[in-house]
Amino acid sequence: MDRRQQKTRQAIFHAFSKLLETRRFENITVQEIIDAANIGRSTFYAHFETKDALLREMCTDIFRHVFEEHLTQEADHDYSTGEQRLLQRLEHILYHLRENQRNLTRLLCTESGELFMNFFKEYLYDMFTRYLDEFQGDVPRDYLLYYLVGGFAETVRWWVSKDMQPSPEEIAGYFMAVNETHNTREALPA
Amino acid sequence: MDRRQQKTRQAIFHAFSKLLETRRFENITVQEIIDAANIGRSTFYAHFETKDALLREMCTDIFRHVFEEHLTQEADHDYSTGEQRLLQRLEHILYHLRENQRNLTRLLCTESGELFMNFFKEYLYDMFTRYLDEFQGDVPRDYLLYYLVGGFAETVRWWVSKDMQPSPEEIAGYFMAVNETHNTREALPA
DNA sequence: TAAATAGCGAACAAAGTGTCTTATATCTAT
DNA sequence: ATAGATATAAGACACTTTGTTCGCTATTTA
Repeated sequence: MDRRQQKTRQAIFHAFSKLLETRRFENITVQEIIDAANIGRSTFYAHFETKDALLREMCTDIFRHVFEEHLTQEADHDYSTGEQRLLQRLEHILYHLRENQRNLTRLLCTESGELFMNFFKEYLYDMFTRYLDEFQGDVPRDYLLYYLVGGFAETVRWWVSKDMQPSPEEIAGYFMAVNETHNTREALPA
Repeated sequence: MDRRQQKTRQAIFHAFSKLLETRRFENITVQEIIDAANIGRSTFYAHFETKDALLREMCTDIFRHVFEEHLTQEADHDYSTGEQRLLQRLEHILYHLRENQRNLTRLLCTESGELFMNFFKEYLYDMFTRYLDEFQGDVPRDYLLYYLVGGFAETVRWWVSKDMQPSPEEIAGYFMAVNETHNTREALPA
């Protein structure tokens, strides 16, 4: 990839990220991003079709790291119970999230956060699906998935509201604690 | 209140509601609302300062009914356990939500839904706060609140995705089931 | 070093915003 | 029923934003 493209792309991401600190997504104009990134108008449109596309790519970038790198981690160890495996996985996700603390705080806590959360939830849904594939319980399986996704997403929001001060282990522990029931009983395969 | 105002207001709400069926909030223009409601431009601005204010008032309208009427209900009965009281309360909320099924489906399931959900969560947070005032557990109290709010909000989203076919009792039951642990143990005061 | 390509900057039409004014229609209270 | 109050219509307005296009320049890659 051309170095010029890389630089421009980074400049746009950076400018966008900084703007999100103070303003909500909907009220940020393409013009402002262009000015902040110090690029030409046509250059922006050469990179991104719309402002929405920019957000989408930014989210994808972040989440690819957060959720993907973990696949290797998983192969390394072999935990006895599903509960332990999930715990490890959640911790890793939280670690990666914290690496993106600056962006995350902006994306989650501004009013633009909802768009971001939707992306996040999609990834979470996939993940939990894989961890609950042998589930047989007294509530519908897809209901439990929705519920867990919502609970964990809100867990992260809470964490961010605490400036991510508690450790990922602590947070993951909290989440497992409030889910004791179906974790230990029947939700998670061994 | 002047009949003309009422009619105009309703026309705007109706038009807005219909537009939300197909498009996401951010992409709907004031002009479109004006055209759909068949009113004059200045008339819209006489009623609402911005598009955001319109959404806010619409949400407030809906939630006032959903959460408020319940206060009387509560006084009527006197349930022995906190768990039962919460169950009843959740059921009532779900009933009222279903009364607004048309609007809700649009607001929750379109991409505009996140804005709406934030309003919903604020109300939920207040409600759960009242039900957990004597809580003493192994996770921070406000964390549990966040978690429950997220879980219940997602529960409703799931319900809507099922066309609100399951009964409110069923839904409330599911929610209580996945929360068995802290409901029966220590979260809820008797 | 040459050919390809990314960026600049200006201009553009189109669409949307929010405000204001004047005239008309409709309400409410007497 | 009428008079005064007020909501609405309709149009104009300056302004902002958008997305596209063009010719020119600077940079990169092979």
